[in-house]
Amino acid sequence: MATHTHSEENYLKAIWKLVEFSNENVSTNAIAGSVNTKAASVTDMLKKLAEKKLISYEKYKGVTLTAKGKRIALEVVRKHRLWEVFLVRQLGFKWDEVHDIAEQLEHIKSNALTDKLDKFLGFPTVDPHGDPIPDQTGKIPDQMLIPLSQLPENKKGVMSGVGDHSSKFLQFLDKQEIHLGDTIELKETTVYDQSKLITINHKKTIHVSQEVAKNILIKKLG
Amino acid sequence: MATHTHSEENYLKAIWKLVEFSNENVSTNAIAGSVNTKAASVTDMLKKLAEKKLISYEKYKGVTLTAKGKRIALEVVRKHRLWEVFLVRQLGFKWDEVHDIAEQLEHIKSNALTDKLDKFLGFPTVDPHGDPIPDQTGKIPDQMLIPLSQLPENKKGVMSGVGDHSSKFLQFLDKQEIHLGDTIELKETTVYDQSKLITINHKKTIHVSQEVAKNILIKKLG
DNA sequence: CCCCATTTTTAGACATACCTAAAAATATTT
DNA sequence: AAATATTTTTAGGTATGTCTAAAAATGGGG
Repeated sequence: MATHTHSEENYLKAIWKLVEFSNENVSTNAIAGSVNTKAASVTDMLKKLAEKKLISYEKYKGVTLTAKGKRIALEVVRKHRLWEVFLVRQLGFKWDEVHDIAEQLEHIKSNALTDKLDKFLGFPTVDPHGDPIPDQTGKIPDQMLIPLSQLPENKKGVMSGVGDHSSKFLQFLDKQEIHLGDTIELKETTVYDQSKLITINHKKTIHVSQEVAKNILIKKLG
Repeated sequence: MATHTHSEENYLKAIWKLVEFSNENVSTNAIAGSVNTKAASVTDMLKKLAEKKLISYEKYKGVTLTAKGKRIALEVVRKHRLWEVFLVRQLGFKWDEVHDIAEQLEHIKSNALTDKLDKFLGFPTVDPHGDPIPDQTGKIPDQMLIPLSQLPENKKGVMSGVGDHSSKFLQFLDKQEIHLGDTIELKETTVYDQSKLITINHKKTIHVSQEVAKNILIKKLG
């Protein structure tokens, strides 16, 4: 059973997220941004990961994950998100408090632990931010979410995820009382600045900027 | 807030256990045995820990913990034992399966996490092996346990801990159906080999070797 | 009290994962 | 297409934590 360092796992996870988002080869600089290091350090690590056949890498041409690399990345993502569910649901953390702790917990090595935790939590499919949780085999439920900014006028949807995971943004949503599961209807888009007038749970009507609307992800309703 | 590496924490915990057990300065070799390295590596680490004022160390004279070092060691022990409770009580692991996982979890850094976990578990005072759990301030409940081998004949006590934490021994106890909380009465000691005849919960009577009796820790009753 | 076995420390290396500075490759502008 | 800007890689170095082999200190037995 091959084992990987925390650092390797962090790189694989970062690459996975970047590939997921862009669907193309990932640049050294982009990775450096994600894992908070310098490009030179990334190059070092890419060589090592390529050596281990976890990424396919050609100098100056960016990287993608191999099947093996993707499997590892998804295991880490699975653990991260399961622990987030635990921290919020069982321990009472708020959704903006759990990221850093889950960043540590995601590296705990024990398949038995991951699977028992999954069972204990009742096999959740999404984490506290609405992000889907890969199953044991690495399969991720497809969510079909669109940003609130793309919801047509007078259409309803369910608030189901966020595009920005920063505590700042999450705390902002708390303050506005916009929560996962809320029904949101887009009443109108202001032509001038693209800001949106929305109704939450058919009760409160508020105004959100386009920037905010882009980062609220919606599951469309019939 | 000073932060410490996993390795430093492991050394401090090992030193704490050795001091606890022997009540005297701890030798380089003893530490090497505990943390599974070579004496030379230990010497390197001792220099670093002394530098950081976590141990008091004089060449060739062994070490003890400073107050600061002890505080850190006890935090690690606290986390280790709380996580063991979680793994056994909430996730359904057996008491012989949790050590390696807890060795990893004990290094997760977040006071909020430790305290919320403690609360979630109902502020347990002992872990699944009967070892006492230090509180937030590092205070450890004194247990006053004696090995079964020292229990007087025809005296009763409650099985409350183990001297040997190896899975082998724990599994052996499972097979003999000797569990934490059981009432044990020492019926007689065989003169020939010091083996013991004991009654468990006033029901089953079995024979255990002296070696085993030494590693079963008892809380004396009246 | 001296010799010798044991323990501990030092010296010199190695792997991981970072860094800075400079060189090389690629991309963009004019 | 040449010049310039940006990105990426290489080269060389640092810190952590490990190792082996050799030197130094300790401590018991005769």
